[in-house]
Amino acid sequence: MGNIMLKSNKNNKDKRIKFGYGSLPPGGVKIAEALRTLLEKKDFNSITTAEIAEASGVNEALIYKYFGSKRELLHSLIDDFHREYVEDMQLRLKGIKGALNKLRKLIWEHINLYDTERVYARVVLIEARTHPGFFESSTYNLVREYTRLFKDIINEGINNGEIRDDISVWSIKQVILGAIEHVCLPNVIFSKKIFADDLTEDICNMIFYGIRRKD
Amino acid sequence: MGNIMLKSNKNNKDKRIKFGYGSLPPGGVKIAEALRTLLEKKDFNSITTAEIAEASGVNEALIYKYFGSKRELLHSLIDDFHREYVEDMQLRLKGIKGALNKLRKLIWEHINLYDTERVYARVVLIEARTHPGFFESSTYNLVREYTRLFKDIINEGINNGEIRDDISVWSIKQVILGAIEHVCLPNVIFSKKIFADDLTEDICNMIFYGIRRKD
Amino acid sequence: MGNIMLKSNKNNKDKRIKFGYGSLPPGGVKIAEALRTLLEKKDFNSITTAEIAEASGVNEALIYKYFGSKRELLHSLIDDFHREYVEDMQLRLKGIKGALNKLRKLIWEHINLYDTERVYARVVLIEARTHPGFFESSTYNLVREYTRLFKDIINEGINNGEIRDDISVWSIKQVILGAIEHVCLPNVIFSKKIFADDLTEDICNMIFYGIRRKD
Amino acid sequence: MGNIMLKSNKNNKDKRIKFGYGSLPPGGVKIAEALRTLLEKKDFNSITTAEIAEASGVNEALIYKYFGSKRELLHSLIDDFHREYVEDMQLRLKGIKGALNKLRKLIWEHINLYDTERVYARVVLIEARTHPGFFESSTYNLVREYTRLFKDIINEGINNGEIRDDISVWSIKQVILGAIEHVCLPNVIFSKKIFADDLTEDICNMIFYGIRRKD
DNA sequence: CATGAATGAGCATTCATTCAT
DNA sequence: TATGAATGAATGCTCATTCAT
Repeated sequence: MGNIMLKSNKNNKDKRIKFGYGSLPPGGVKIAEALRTLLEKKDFNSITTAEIAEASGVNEALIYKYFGSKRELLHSLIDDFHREYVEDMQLRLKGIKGALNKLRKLIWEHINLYDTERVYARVVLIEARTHPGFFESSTYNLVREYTRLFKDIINEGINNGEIRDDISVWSIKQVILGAIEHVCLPNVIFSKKIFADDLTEDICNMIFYGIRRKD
Repeated sequence: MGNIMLKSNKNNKDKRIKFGYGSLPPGGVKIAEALRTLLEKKDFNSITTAEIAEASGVNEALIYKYFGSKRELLHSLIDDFHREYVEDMQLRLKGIKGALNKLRKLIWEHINLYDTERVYARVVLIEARTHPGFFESSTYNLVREYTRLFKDIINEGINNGEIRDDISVWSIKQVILGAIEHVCLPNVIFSKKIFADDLTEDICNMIFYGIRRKD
Repeated sequence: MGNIMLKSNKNNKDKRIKFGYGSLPPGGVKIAEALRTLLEKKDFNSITTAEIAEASGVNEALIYKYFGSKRELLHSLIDDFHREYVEDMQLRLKGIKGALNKLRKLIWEHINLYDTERVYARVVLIEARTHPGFFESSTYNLVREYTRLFKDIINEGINNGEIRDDISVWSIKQVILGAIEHVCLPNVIFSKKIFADDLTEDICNMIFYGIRRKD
Repeated sequence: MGNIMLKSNKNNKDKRIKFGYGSLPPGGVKIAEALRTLLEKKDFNSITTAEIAEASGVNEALIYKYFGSKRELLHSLIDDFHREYVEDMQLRLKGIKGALNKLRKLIWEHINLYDTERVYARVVLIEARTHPGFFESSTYNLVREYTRLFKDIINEGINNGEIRDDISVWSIKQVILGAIEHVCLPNVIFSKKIFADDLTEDICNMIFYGIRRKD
């Protein structure tokens, strides 16, 4: 398991806008950025539209012009980020040989994401899912798209003999994602560093042993 | 994982209410009990004073007479419970020989508490500390009192040679409490059972190995 | 048909509270009265809660304490008035002999009500029913209770031979109420005097001729 | 009651749109048409400028370029329609002999208008006049122009001895227009068919009897 | 001629809190 | 000890309207 460390992890040195706000007009971008910034300090429910408007220097009504509602703004934020992440991931998996290796890479990236993108992590892990209707949201659809990546690789592993074929793909995916969340959540909540290398090691040790085809 | 169902720790001989509400007048007790019950179903922020008043059958204004504010009522709840718990704990440690054995007992009780007192666990682990000013609250003072128990035992271990003397007491205590929270929090959040026996075993295995004096 | 006349009909000389506001606390009464007054000048939808609060000299929130919502406040107003009216009516019918005579009395009172209680008339005839959900409201239940009065008398007439028995009670009631509304509505909208005597005469002439048993 | 379906009064030789929108640029026409269409389904107050813009496929701001305000757009709609109607009417009266015959024709056309142009009828009868300032509007000026038609014919009748000269022209006009509105309004409100032939008959029977010069 | 962007003022409603009794 | 009455300050959200381009 990862070690506990107390220093905060603000190692973002690049100034690229983390969430790529599609083709929004300036006001829209400012709104999204404002929420993102506010989310670093307090949770979504206690951020008011008035605050978002003030922080972004635009009128409150503009939030509704561009995003429809406060919650849709949140989802828009996550979706944009998520979409970009999933696309990236497909590229980052290129050139990796073997399903288990790909899986390891995927796990590392996932954990690392939680480490480097705290706002995203907290929102996805806590805020979004506590809200009824999350599982009908577009955000959840993106989550499903992402899990397809997992399933594809697991299937690849089953087909080429790396992974045993007597456990359902769904179960394997669930166990992996469950494990990742389980180990990351406390650190996300307590704002502690997550050591992606160590955690990936631990999780792969445990799970790969169980799913690897023995024959 | 182990699956032994632990008996609940309600060994109070009398049928005194769970949280022992000091010397509150009847109205105050009803208010505190009402909040406690409500906390089983929803989080503190979404419980209104009107709800509390209705559930307790008293007037809303009485909450302010007795507790000053909604949040102070919450803290009062936790404090009472906490105080009782700390007192109990001192008794339960009687007759146990060896600092490490006492520590193990303390760890088990702490984990078991999180398992059996979900309301308390959720409030302490999540709600209370997300609020600015928590660290100035009386509740936090009680937390400090509780940690003194830990420190006393650790010191005892150092003095009698069970525990190495080259790690600070504070660090040891931090690691232990951090570990406990770390393993309990996800289960508290996702409302899953916490297996105190197994978790105590795991934590002690890991930590005692590191802190035991090898001489 | 009634004649058209332009002078306004503010002949309320008694200062009794027209709507009897049950046992509401002073604030509640003031709110209800304020809305009633405002309704004399503008329609319900364009009256804001802020206006009601200001007019009644109380806080906006009190509207919600006592009535739950702006619309429920409106319904409460109508209901109270309606209830009183229906009770009154039962008394006023005492001592009248013959179903047709009672019917005539009921028609006259109904028309006269629309003449003397313009706010009530406009709300009931226009505002309330344009709102979806009106037919599920408590107000509509009172309307049904009122129509039972009609039906009872019609039945009485059928039983004692005054009224033919080959038209359904429901149809007769519908025709009468339809006629009353039909003749009163324009005058309510245009704030013109309604001559209850003449209109009652006209309606009874037409309808009684058709429903009277010829045998 | 009669039930002759009256042919619609669309005798415009060209396929020019119903409301002839003066010399408006294309955008203006689209806006006016959009509002007209929307008015068929909901009342003016609950139609938003955003809806109008969307329905007309133009930008919201254009409404203000062309019409100044939402309400002026409404008035512009009515005015255009009204103007055309008054012009038409003058032609339709050609060749009719006798003031009372002309009056009858005018009454029939007016009632028929309310039957065939429901949007116009509802707006003129209900929406426009509930708004303060209606009587200062250009729309009201058109109404006055229209009533001059009435007065001219009444005067003609007085001069040629058809109509008694001891009732003021104004009163006669008022009574006639009042009667028309009186009988049409409920049907407009309840969206029921208006039988122009029958209603014209009834109104003329009643009023002509009273105003005809007995010699 | 037309638009994208932005806004001020207001909306019904909520809620922790206060105060006179 | 307890309460009924009342409220200030928001809250998420809407909409007619303006303005620079």
